[in-house]
Amino acid sequence: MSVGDLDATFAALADPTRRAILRRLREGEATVTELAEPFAMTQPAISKHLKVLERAGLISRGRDGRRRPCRLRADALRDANDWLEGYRSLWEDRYRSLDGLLDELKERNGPDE
Amino acid sequence: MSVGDLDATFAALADPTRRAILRRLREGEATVTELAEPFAMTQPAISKHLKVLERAGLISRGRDGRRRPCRLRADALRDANDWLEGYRSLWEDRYRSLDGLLDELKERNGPDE
DNA sequence: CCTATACATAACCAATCATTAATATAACCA
DNA sequence: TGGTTATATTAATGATTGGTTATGTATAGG
Repeated sequence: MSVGDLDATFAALADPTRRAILRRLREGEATVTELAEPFAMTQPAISKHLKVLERAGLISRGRDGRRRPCRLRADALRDANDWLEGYRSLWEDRYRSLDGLLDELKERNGPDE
Repeated sequence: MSVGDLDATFAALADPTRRAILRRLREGEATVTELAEPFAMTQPAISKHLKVLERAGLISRGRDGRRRPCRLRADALRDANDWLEGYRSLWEDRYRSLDGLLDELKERNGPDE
């Protein structure tokens, strides 16, 4: 995982349309027009969002005649999750004390970027 | 957690300078000049990044004389993590099969945004 | 007081981004 | 062949971003 990948991944996730697309793709593959249907937005706009998601590694696209079915990819999401793991101690009750936090930091030195 | 909050949080995380600032703040509070020191960047640039992080709820700022010490806030990071949790089955081995994935989706309907 | 320090704000610039409308490409169907 | 459907590409436009310099505002300390 490179730094640039995290940049692209978080940037891609920072848009409600794109998150809605990902949520739809959790239910399985979908074509561009299927993905565009729920939105008050033109098809080219959706195609651009899909390109952003693809470049961020969040989706991949197949080929089925004239359709380009999209499906979710795990890797980028896991990378984002791994980055956040380095901060988990902040919000978990069992690490709320300063001692717990310091121990955590000493024990596994967290992601370095 | 509102949708707009997630927008701001992911957008704030999509910058390597800001992620480096958060990483530094894991070790404890720091002032603006302390945070600016490692970067080849002017102090106003760092102040802007800090404002982005503050508006995203990722840091908060105190007052100590003329210093404005920054510290990490847990909430926004936890919200981002919670959102990602809805996709965990994608990258976890024990859910790699289609059956496992479908069962997961049926069982707990994941975050709705 | 005076001056230096810590930080914020304003004005500005270049680059990137989101969106649309218009057009192109390519596959399916009659 | 021709017409329609699915999707991509291009060009134009307006907003946002990340950085700069210059300046302002408290506060600390001699």
